[in-house]
Parts: sequence; C-alpha cells; structure tokens
Amino acid sequence: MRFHSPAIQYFHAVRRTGSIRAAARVLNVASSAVSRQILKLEQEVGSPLFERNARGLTLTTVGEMLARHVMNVLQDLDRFRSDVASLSGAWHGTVSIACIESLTESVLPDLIAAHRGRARRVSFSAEVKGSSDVLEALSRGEADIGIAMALRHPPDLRQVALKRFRLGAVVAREHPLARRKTVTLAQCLAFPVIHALPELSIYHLLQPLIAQLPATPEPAIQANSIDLMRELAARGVGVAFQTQLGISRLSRDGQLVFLPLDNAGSPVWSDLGIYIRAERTLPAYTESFLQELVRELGERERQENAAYPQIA
Amino acid sequence: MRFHSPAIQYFHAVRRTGSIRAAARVLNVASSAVSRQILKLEQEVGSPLFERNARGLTLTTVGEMLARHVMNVLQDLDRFRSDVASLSGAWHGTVSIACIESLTESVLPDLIAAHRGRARRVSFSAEVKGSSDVLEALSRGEADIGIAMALRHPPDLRQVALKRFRLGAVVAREHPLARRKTVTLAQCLAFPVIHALPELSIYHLLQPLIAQLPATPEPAIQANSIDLMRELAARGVGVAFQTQLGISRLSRDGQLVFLPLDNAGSPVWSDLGIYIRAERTLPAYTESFLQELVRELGERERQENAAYPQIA
DNA sequence: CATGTTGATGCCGTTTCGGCAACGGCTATA
DNA sequence: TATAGCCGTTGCCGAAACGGCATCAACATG
Repeated sequence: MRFHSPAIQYFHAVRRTGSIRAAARVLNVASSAVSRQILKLEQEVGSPLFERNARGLTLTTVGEMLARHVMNVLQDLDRFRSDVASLSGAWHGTVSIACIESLTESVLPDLIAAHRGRARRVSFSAEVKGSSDVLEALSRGEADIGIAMALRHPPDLRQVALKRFRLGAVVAREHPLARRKTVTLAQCLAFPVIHALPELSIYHLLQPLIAQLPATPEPAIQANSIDLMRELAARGVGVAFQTQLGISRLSRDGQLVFLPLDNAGSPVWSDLGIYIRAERTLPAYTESFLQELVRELGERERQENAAYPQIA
Repeated sequence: MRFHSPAIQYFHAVRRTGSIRAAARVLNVASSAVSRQILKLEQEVGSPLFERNARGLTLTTVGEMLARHVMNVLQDLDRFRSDVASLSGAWHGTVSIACIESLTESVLPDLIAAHRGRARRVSFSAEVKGSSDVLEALSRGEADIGIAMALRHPPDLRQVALKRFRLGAVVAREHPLARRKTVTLAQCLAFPVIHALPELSIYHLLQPLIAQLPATPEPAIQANSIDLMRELAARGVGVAFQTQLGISRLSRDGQLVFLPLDNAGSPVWSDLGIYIRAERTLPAYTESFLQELVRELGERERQENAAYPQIA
C-alpha cells in the first residue's frame, strides 16, 4: 500500500524532523537517499524547497506550498486506506486529538472510553496544548481533530462547531461565596484569587474585565494549569476561574461549587471551537468520533444553559 | 514536476479510457508497462481495482475508492502547480466548465471574454451537457466548475451557489401574448407551444403544471435545444419556455418578449446551481473565475427580480 | 471460422534507487 | 585555537524497478 513515490514520504519526514539525517533515521534509510530525493524534488519543481541552515533545513515559500500538497495527499491516502479497510468490516486506525486542558477532566476521557467500548480497534492519541498550539498542530498535520478556544483560526482550518460555555468562579464548598447563585468579578476579588497566566486563554478573557476594576489589593496566586488551579480551589486556597467543563466530577461530589460570572448583568462566555484541516476528508472512524464529540459538547452546552439560565 | 509514481498516472488514464491499451496510447508508453503498474497497484492494495471484461476494464468498488483518492491527488497537484506558478507572476492554466445550455447565449461568453481580457494566459474549456451529465462530469473529474439545474447533487459535489430565475414564456414581438406583463400556463396553451423534450430539465419543471390542466388541443412542437426553441419562438412559430438568461440579446433587440409565468399567483422558479468537487481546493485562476461567475449570476438574478417583481 | 482487440507474461536493456564511505562546512566545547 | 560532532552532499556500485518488444490465450465481431 505504498503507491506514492518515496520522494513524497521523504519530503514529509524531512519537514517534520527538520533535518535530512533525522528523517533518514525515522525512515530507516541512508541519509544520502533522502538527500537525493529532496534534490530531485527541487529540480523537478524548479525551485529550492528548503533553506539549508547549519542546524538543519527550513521550508521555503515553495516548500510550504509543497508541504500543503503532500499533507493533503498523505491524509487522503489515510482516508482511502480506512475506506478500503472498512469495506472488509475492519475498522481500525488512530484518531489524533489536540486539545486544550479544559477537556481533559471529563469530556475527553468519557468520550474516548465510550468510543473504545464500541470500536475496540480504534486507537487514540491526545495531546494537550495551548489554544494557538492546537491550531498549529492541526495545520502542520500533527493532529486530526483540534479543540481550542475559538479565536481567529487560519484559513487552512475549518471550524466544525462552536460551543459557548459560561465562565465562572470555582470555589470550595466552604468558601463564603459558595452560597451565591452567581458572582461578579468584583465580589471575587475581595478574596484571594487564583489567576491564570497569560499562556492560558482564560487570562485573555478575564484580563480586560479585571482592568476595568480598581486595583486588587488581595494577594493572588498565578498558575498555568487548569488542573492545578482547580485543585487549589478545592483546597480553599482561593477563587479560580474556568468553565464548568473542567470541574464536573468534583462539583458532582460537592467539593467544588461553580458560580457563573455576572459581568454587568451579562454572562462571560468562553467559546470553544472544534477544528479540522479544511482541505481534508476524514477517515470514517475519525469522522465518527468527531460527530460524537460535537454532539457531546453540544449536550453539555445545553445542560449548562439549562442549569444556569440568563442572569437578568 | 512529476513526483508521483507512474502507477497513479497510469491508473488515472486507464480509468478515463476504460482500457489498458487505450491508456497506453494516451500515455505514449507500451501497454505492458501500464498493465504491470495496474497489477502492482492491485497487489499493494490487496484487492482487484478493475473488472476485466473482454472489451476493457471497469472499476470495482475498491477501484472507485482509489479513483477518488487519485483524483484528489492529481487535482491538488494541479493546484500546487498553479500556486507555484503564480508565485513568479505567471497565471496560466485551463478552466474547464461543464454547463447547461441556458448559459451559452450570454452569461458564459460574456464572462469568458471579460476574464480573458484580464488574464490572457488562462484558457477555457466549456462543454454543454444536460444537468445530470454536468454533475457526472464533475464527479469524474472531467470539469472544474459545473452549472446545472439545482437538483439533488451527489455528496462528492459541493453547491457553491444557488440562484433562482423566473421561468417564463418566450414569444415573438408580434405574438398576441406579447403585450401582457405575465402569463399563465393556460393562456399559453391556447396557442401553439414549443415544448421541451424530457432530456431538458425545463420539461420536468413544466410537466407537473401542465398535467394539472385540461388536455391541450393545440398542436405542439417538441425540441431538445434551448437555442432552437428560442429561434423558433423568434420566428413566431409558437410559445417557448425558458428563463430570461437564454434570451438576453434577442430580448434586448426587441425581437423576443419574456413573460414571467404566473402559476396560480406565484412564480415558477428555475433553480440554477454552481458546483465543484467537494474534496478539492481550486487553483487560484479557477477560483477567481468561479467567484466572477457567482457574482455575475447573482447580479442577473438581482436585475431580473427587480424587473419582474412579485406577481401578487 | 477468420479476424481484430483485449490483458497478461517472459525476456532484456535502461533507469532509478539505496547503502557505504568520504568530503567540506559549520557549531559548540575544551 | 584545536577538536569533536553534526550537518548535507557526492562518487561508486550492487539491487530493484521500469519500459519496450514479441508473444500468448481469451473473447467479441463479422
């Protein structure tokens, strides 16, 4: 099932590894073979594909164009393979997911477990990254499905779905705020607060709102891990901010309380986008999981909006 | 610029020509070479790609899957080529169009002429077919852009735009009906009528309406050419039916009069769809023409709706 | 039954590919 | 400043893939 010229595969490996010798190691061939294929490609395209730096190779503009084409070819080859396989009843392959941390607590593990229960032969590969890294991994063909904050996405990605979740304060059961139904940011800032570092997108959601308030005297903790922030909140260290997605288990246990933020009478939304490469048709098993993911996130969005109706 | 294994090209040629020897002639190679590449492909896929009939080859199910992949690869290769070319300022390539007859009188020639004026190096290839043949040619990768009646399209095609045009009666200036603003079908059937044969989609638009009327005593002419029907109407032979798209020049000259059909108080619509293969990214020059086409058809739709407002 | 066309196969020269070893260029480190 | 390590490239050579030619059996057509 290797009916594409080695040049394509070699080019792809070189692009990923950033060096001919490294690509040769991955491909289990001599580096000279790789070098020659790249040179041949460049001759046929009529333009250099890489810039040779002392430390390795970097794509030129034409190289990036070819990379796009090669990615399309190899991903579509993958789909073809899975199509043929599913014809003989065998559903196997790997769904590769890049997502932000909010999903790791319950959404993703639940979904993967459920899907594995139905389709045992489908493997998963999940990588947790920042929102922009998720999009980049998708663009570079390192993941099939991306879940990230819905910022502006590059044109080579397609937003399959957009779900909005309420951003809220997360406090321990014993916290003074825990009795309220909703809170304002000002009310939270009266207590010790666990802030997100700029690498988390929550930071960029809250920062403009915080900037409008008078300076906060309360000592604050800063962290770059949703997980850590949640656990800190559970120990009563302070007030953390995130969507309800990340605390569903602990809030079910009653240890944590989720209080939707009230920003001058309106909710603070955190938009979650599901992305795939635009120029691509997904293998059947990936498409299947994608649809479950969209459905599940839609379901959570619906549940949450039912639980916390308009502030008014 | 031939960095894909010969097997792919050979397979593609065999699929198009339906025979190994014919493909070999097209490719300027020995038929044995083609045969061997096909056999090798089948061995690597692990399943026959063609059924060997005495008269040539037909795709199997797996073969059709591979055909889809190969089409994606080759069309994307085309796009890559044009991307590289446009980098050095050279815009050239061929836009291949499959469309129904209604467009040939003014829309398509106007557009192509205008586009050629701006981009001299872009060639065009236009083929006039029936609506379903247009979609099929598109599916088979024999055309880049398809314009057809908007029936249900196969899932491998994407409807880029949908424009509605009023179906109307077309009569010569001297025809008794020519003074009216609109006509009903019953009024038309009082005169000799030029009917479309079932191979034209107008037939399928009008037939259900005609069936509701009492039998028509008037002798009728049947034809399968929009062009012919129009010319017959211009000679006063009878009443023809089509959209205004096909008669814009003659109606500008005042020789023909277009009378929107009034079907129990509501217009009769003819929906025109613009299609491309779904799994595809168009070359820049094709994309550019496509956008002009969509814009132009939208413009005509707008003009027409302004000229003939609701019947009411 | 004769004829023409189809795809497949054996043989063989040509082309392409890959592995090995070596070279020059560069960086980092001692 | 010398050295070690990594980089991409190139010459050489055996192995594999490819293509052309002639031929075969199978089938359709007349």
